[in-house]
Amino acid sequence: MSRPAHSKRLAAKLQDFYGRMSAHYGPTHWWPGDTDFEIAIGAILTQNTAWTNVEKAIVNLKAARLLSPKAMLAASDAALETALRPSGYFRQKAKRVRLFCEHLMTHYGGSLRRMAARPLPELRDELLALHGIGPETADDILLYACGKPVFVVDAYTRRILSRHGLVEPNVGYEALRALLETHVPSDLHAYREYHGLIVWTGKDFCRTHPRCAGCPLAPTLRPGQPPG
DNA sequence: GGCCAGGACACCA
DNA sequence: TGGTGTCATGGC
Repeated sequence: MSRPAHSKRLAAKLQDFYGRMSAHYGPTHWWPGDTDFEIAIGAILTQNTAWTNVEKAIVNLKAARLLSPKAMLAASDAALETALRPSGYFRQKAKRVRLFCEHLMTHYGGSLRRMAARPLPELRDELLALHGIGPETADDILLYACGKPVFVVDAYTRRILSRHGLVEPNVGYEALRALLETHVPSDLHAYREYHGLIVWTGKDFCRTHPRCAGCPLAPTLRPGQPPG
């Protein structure tokens, strides 16, 4: 198949996936959070961690009145680590959220809205330069806390697309992001929902041991395609 | 009791 | 440049 034809087919496939997941779940309103700052902190806390554990840590932060850049920077290591404990890797994550807060305070007076005013490419590089913020965390923050149209790639994205034969299982982060941003029309709301739908579908059907029965994407699995 | 979860980073060959 | 170990809690 020629490149343009292949590209067109891929775009149609990705649109079909979106339609199927959307029909199955309806609007996800992903990402949950009362403020942009809470969303950004959640993005750091969810690194390699089940979201239910992140929720517990966020509840702790709210109860301890630590869910603001100033409060996090003023808190003791012990207080911050205690609040973050349920999310796992709590010592690492305490350092990471603090570094993020320091950056936010130093350059934007603690305002995510001011940070979000920066152009996308520069802001992405800026976030990636922070220790503890890798590509997925940066893109979560950009898409859900800063309102930038970037396609977030996560383990579920890679798993789902590779199981459906669209990419290799070991495709790199940037390659997969470029592929998706090329073939899914750039739109903030659509990118937010698409990622949310992938997370929900992934959690329900596409874990390490996949459970394809009832999955909205199951009918598009190739015959003989190994499920995982 | 073992496996797994929406990553990121250091270290090594 | 790619593979491996480390970080840690909670649910099933």
